[in-house]
Order: sequence, then structure tokens, then C-alpha cells
Amino acid sequence: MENTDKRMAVIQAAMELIAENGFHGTPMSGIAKRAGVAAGTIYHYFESKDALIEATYALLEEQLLESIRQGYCEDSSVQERFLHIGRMLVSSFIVFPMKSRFIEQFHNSPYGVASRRERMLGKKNDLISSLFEEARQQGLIKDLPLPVIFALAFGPLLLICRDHIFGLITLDDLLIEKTVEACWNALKP
Amino acid sequence: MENTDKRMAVIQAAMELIAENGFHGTPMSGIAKRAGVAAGTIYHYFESKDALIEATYALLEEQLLESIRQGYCEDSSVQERFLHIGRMLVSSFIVFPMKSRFIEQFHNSPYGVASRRERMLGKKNDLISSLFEEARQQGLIKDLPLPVIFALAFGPLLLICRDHIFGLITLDDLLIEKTVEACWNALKP
Amino acid sequence: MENTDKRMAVIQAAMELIAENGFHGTPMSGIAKRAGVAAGTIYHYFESKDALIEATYALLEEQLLESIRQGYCEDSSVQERFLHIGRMLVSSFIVFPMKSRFIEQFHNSPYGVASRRERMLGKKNDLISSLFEEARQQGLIKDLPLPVIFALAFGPLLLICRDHIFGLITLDDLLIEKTVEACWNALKP
Amino acid sequence: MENTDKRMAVIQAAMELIAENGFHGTPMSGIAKRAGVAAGTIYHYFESKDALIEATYALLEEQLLESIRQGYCEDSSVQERFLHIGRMLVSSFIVFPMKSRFIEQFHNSPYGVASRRERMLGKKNDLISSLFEEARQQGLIKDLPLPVIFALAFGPLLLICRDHIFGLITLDDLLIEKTVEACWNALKP
DNA sequence: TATGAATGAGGTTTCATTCAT
DNA sequence: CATGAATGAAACCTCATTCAT
Repeated sequence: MENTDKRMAVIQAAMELIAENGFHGTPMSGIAKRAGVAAGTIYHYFESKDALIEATYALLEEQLLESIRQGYCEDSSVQERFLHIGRMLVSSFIVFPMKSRFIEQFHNSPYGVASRRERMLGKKNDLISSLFEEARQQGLIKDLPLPVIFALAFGPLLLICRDHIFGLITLDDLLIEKTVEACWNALKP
Repeated sequence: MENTDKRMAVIQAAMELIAENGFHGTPMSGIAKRAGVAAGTIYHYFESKDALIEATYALLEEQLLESIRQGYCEDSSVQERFLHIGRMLVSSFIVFPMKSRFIEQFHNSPYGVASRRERMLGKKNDLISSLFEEARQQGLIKDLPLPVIFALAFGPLLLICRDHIFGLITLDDLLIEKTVEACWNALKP
Repeated sequence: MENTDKRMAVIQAAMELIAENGFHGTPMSGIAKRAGVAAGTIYHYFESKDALIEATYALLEEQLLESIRQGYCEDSSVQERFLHIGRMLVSSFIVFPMKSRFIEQFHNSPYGVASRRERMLGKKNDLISSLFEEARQQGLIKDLPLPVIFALAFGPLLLICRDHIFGLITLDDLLIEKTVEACWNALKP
Repeated sequence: MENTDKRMAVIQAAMELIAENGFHGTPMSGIAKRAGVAAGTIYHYFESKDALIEATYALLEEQLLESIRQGYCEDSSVQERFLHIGRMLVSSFIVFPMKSRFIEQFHNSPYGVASRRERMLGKKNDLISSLFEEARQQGLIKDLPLPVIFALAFGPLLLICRDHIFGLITLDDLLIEKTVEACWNALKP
């Protein structure tokens, strides 16, 4: 349907341009041009530039979680499930560098603060939080606050993705596997 | 001398405002006002806004490294030296949240890319790179590319500092110690 | 019939919104929403925003004159007929403040100029002009140009209506009567 | 001094253009061009378009009151002082039609409401209010609320000025005198 | 007849930078 | 060295109007 097409074209254009040039370096007029719509059209779908950015982030986050859910096997061991999540996270990021760049910029901006706060304090009973909860109860990981667990688990992964995208290193499956395993070692009691 | 005073006032103002409002949300006029100088004066010390930002980052990085060098004992064990670096990094960041916010924003912006590239590929034979080099040669840490080592070592620390500053967790000495140790565990072969 | 219903809904919406927010502050989309029609629908009934405004004014003017004609008795004395007109004018305005606000805004805008010119220079042989003509011939009022007569007769009434609507005074029947009489005194030779 | 020159040029340009085209029909860019300054310059002197309009009105009002004070003789009779005010009001308006048009548009806009309310309810112990107070105490004019007195006194004068400016009538000294006297008659008990 | 998504010119405002003083 | 008024390009956003359905 036309409706969704234009909306998606705008989000796609916003993601690409912001990933490359930052929020500040990306005028609405540029987004419109890249999306192939008139400038005013964006404002039928999004109330403001901020709202567009917010919506773009929400979509990317959803896609990311979706790709993590793919192949996620509830019956596997806790460790195996963690390794799966780590692998998928990294591979998603490096397959679509744009998404990764956008998400990182979002998190380090006024926009991202509220989003992050909501998740961490939040009830958001999602896949990952549940896994860590289960792991902690079984004594498989350290007993530390959830944000610290998240930091140990994913902090390194975000950085290596960034370095890969910027050409500082070249990630392959083996290197990814080693790094994710190292993160698991950081979590172990 | 006057000269340096004004220059420092401008840098200080830039750091504070950008930490709070981002690059985009910080006009030169605002920096001038907070620094107590005229708008034009900034251009005597810095060629452009970009140059001011780079200079501000360079200063903060230097201060950060300086605080890490404080109490760094070449005679300690490799592990102990790493723990020192990690502790100092975290405490520096949470003592001056402004600095931390500025640095993070810098790294996640067009500005930061070149800087990071230079460091990683670079000849920059600094304290930290040397330590890791030594550790690897002694077989104390995994044999992985330097950027991956950096990521495992400091990625989690950056994230917990951010969470602390945003009030998602409250770091105390014990929690910092545990987290830094966990990072070391990630590095061990 | 549907036709007229929608048309009237649009005019009503336009009147209300413009009365409150002015011509400039009232987008067509807002009129459409308040009227419960689609934006494009307005253009089936009115060629443009200007045309809608003119039509709205024309309707209100007609309603105003109609309410003046109500109870107007050709057999009464000239003075009594003038008092009737004044009373009805004021009470119409304060009963429907929206109408009054719209009309005043119309008169003080590029739209209103042409309308007013037409009336004053015009042959418009209407009720009020006729009354003044008759009064002048009988020597009951000053021999002044018609616009001056209109100004003396109605200028004060417009202002007190505005003040009443804005809450600066509270008009009651007695006060209205006194004011209309005062206007008549201004007209007397 | 330059400062005041540019500021005044902007106000002058704003007044002329708004008088002709209305608030809505007068873009800031047009004001800048007419004033011979850059678009951004206006914002050094006025915080916004609204602030500029407000400042323009304030200046015109002050000029109007000043011209009324000219030749105002405290020792004259109450009636003579009223006639003076009326004459000066009309002649000021028709000498500078732009000012008159601006002021009228201002009064009939959201801007004007607050201004008018302040004056009427207000403590504003100005020349004119004082005169009416004195007149009432001496029993020279009707005992009516101040806004009604103002309406009777000046309502007709505003209208004849508008008609003159639009070419519906041609005011001369005699006609002005007669009209002002008629207003006085409206006020007499 | 009715819809409302789409258009794009044009509005207000911001801000990095310059330059006469 | 220092000032801050001035610049003007460019940003975000609005809205009267059109047109395919």
C-alpha cells in the first residue's frame, strides 16, 4: 500500500543519511530528496524531525530483536543461548552497518537517554533480560545489577562492530566467536 | 597570562555545554556567553567550531591519561596495572560526568572517527597499548587484535559509567572493582 | 440536503476558528477538521480560502441585518427606529460573540476594505441608509456626510461590544440603552 | 548611533508594510529588505516577529500621546481640552495614515487584546483618563463606565479616520471640528 | 460528491563566521 | 587582542491547494 511505502522510504532515507552524517548533518530536505518525496510529505507521517528519529530507532530496534529471535532455541543451555544472542547481534550490525551506526548515534544523544532509561529500569520483560535473570538464579553468572551485566555482555560487542565498520579490524566468524565467548567469561562467577 | 585564561574558559564552556546539549545544541554564541568573552574572541583562539571541539577533546584525553598515570606503578604486576587503569578510568569519568559525556559524544560523531582510527592503527605507543603488548607476550591475555582487546577491556566500563551518570545504577568502589575484574577475566586466555 | 449541510458546517467552522485565532491563525485543514469534512471537500463549495471568508462574512452580515429587521416598525418615529437598530446591533453582537469578532476582523483586513468601500460609496439603498436619509431631510440629525453619520451612530457601539466580549465591561439593557441614546445625541443638530 | 538607526529602520519598515499588507501579509524577509538590513539582523533587536510588532505599537502609541500632549493646556476648560485631544487624534491619524492603519490592525488582533485590557482595567493614570475623571466629578459628562466613555468619545473618530484614509470621505478642519463636537455632545449628561 | 495524501513554495528563526571599531 | 553588530545561508516546519481514487 502506498501509505506504508512512502513512510518506509522516509525512514530508510533518514536512517542512511543520519548513519553517515549524524542527526545534525542531516536536514529534512535531504531526507525528503533521498526518499523521493516532497519535503512537506514527511510531516504527514511524522510530527517533527524528532518524531521521525524516534520512529526510525524503534523500527531498527524491533528488527534487531527479531533477528535475534530467529534461531533462538529455548531448549538450549543458558550459555548457548547467550552465545547465539551475541553472534546474532554482531552479525546483524556488520551486515547492515547503517543500522548499527544509527543505533549507536541514537544512544549517545539526548534522544537515547529516555529510551535507555526505560529499558533498564523498565519492566520490559524481554528475551534478553529474562535470559540473564534465569542465568543468575542458576548461579551461572555473577550476581551484579542488570545494567552491569548488560555492559559486560554487550559493551565489547558494540565496540568491535564499530571498529569493523570503520575498517579498524576485520571480523570473521572465528573472531566473533572468540569475542562473544570472552564476554561470557566476564559474566561467569 | 590573559591569553591562556580566555582560551581555557572557552574550552571549559564548550565542554560543559556540549556535554549537556550535544554539538548541535550548542551554538558558538552560547559558548562565548558562558565563557564570558565576545563571540568573535573565540576565533582568535580557534579557527572554527570544529577546531574548538577537537582541541577540547584533545585536552580532555590528555587529562584522562594524566589521571591514569597518577599512581601507575611500572613495577606492579600486569594484572594489577590493568586494574589500576580500569579503576582510574571509571572514577575519572564519574567524578567529572561532563568530561565523560563530551568524550562519548565525540567518539560517536564524525569528529571521533579520525581520532579513533589514528589511535588504533597508530603508532601511538602509549601506556595502555604497551601494557597490552607486554601482557600478550607473557601469555597473560588472549592473542586477539588490539581493538578487540580494547573492546573487551574498556567497553563495559564505558557503559557502566554512562549508566551511572544517567542514574540507572549507582557505582561504588566495590562494584567498580568487581566490574574491572570481570573485564580482566574476559581478557584471560 | 447534504449539500447545504456541509457548506454550512464549513462556514460555521470557519467563523468560529477565525473569530478566535484570526485569518492567519486558521488553516484550511483546521476548518475541515472542525467541520467534519475532508480538506479537499471545502474546495467543492468555495474556490479558495478568500472566497470562503467572503462567503462567511456575507452570511453573517445578512443575519445581522435580518435580526435588525425583526421588530423594525416603519411607522415608529425616526428616533425610535434608530434606537431599535442600535439595540439590536449591540444585542446581536453580544449574544454571538463569535460573529462579532469575525466581522470586526474582517473589517480590519484587506478583505474588508473593498466591502466597506462598496457599501459607503454605494447605492446600497438599505434600511439604515434610508433611515438616515429620511432623518436628515426632516432636520432631525446633523447634515454631515453619510460615513460621518455612520461613525457617530455606530462607532461607539462597536467598541462597547468589543469591550464587553473581552470582559472589560458588562453590558446590561440599561447600559446599552444609555449608550445608544448617547449616540443619538451625537447625531442631533 | 548606528544601533538606534538600524533598530528604527526596522520598526519603520515593519510599520509601513504591516499597515499596507497586514501582519500576515508581511514576512520578516520583506521587513528586512525594506529596512536595508539582513534578515538575521532583526533578531538582534527583537526576539521574534511578535516582539517586533509589540515594540512597533509601543512606539506609535507613545508618539500619538506625545502629539496630543503638544499644546495641551491644563488651564483650559474641560470641554476645550477634550476638543483638543479629539482634534489632535484625528489630525495625527490622517497625517500619518500608516501609523493609523498599524494601530487599528494591532487593536483588532490577538496582540491588541492584552494591551487594551491593561489600559482599561489599568492603573494607567494617563492624561485622557484623568481628564474624564475630572469631567465626571464636575458633572460635565455622563456617569458611565470608563470604557463606555472612551467608546463614545473616540469610536466615531477612529471610524472617520479610516474612511478618510480609504478615500470614502475627505476630512477638513471644519468637518473634524464638527465631529469632535458631536462626540462631546454624546458625552454630555 | 467526497476524500486525504501529496505537493512545494514560502514562512520564521538560528547560527557560524566576519570585520570595523 | 577584544568586541559584538551584522550577515545570509540554511534549517525546520506550515499550509493552501490539487488530484487520483
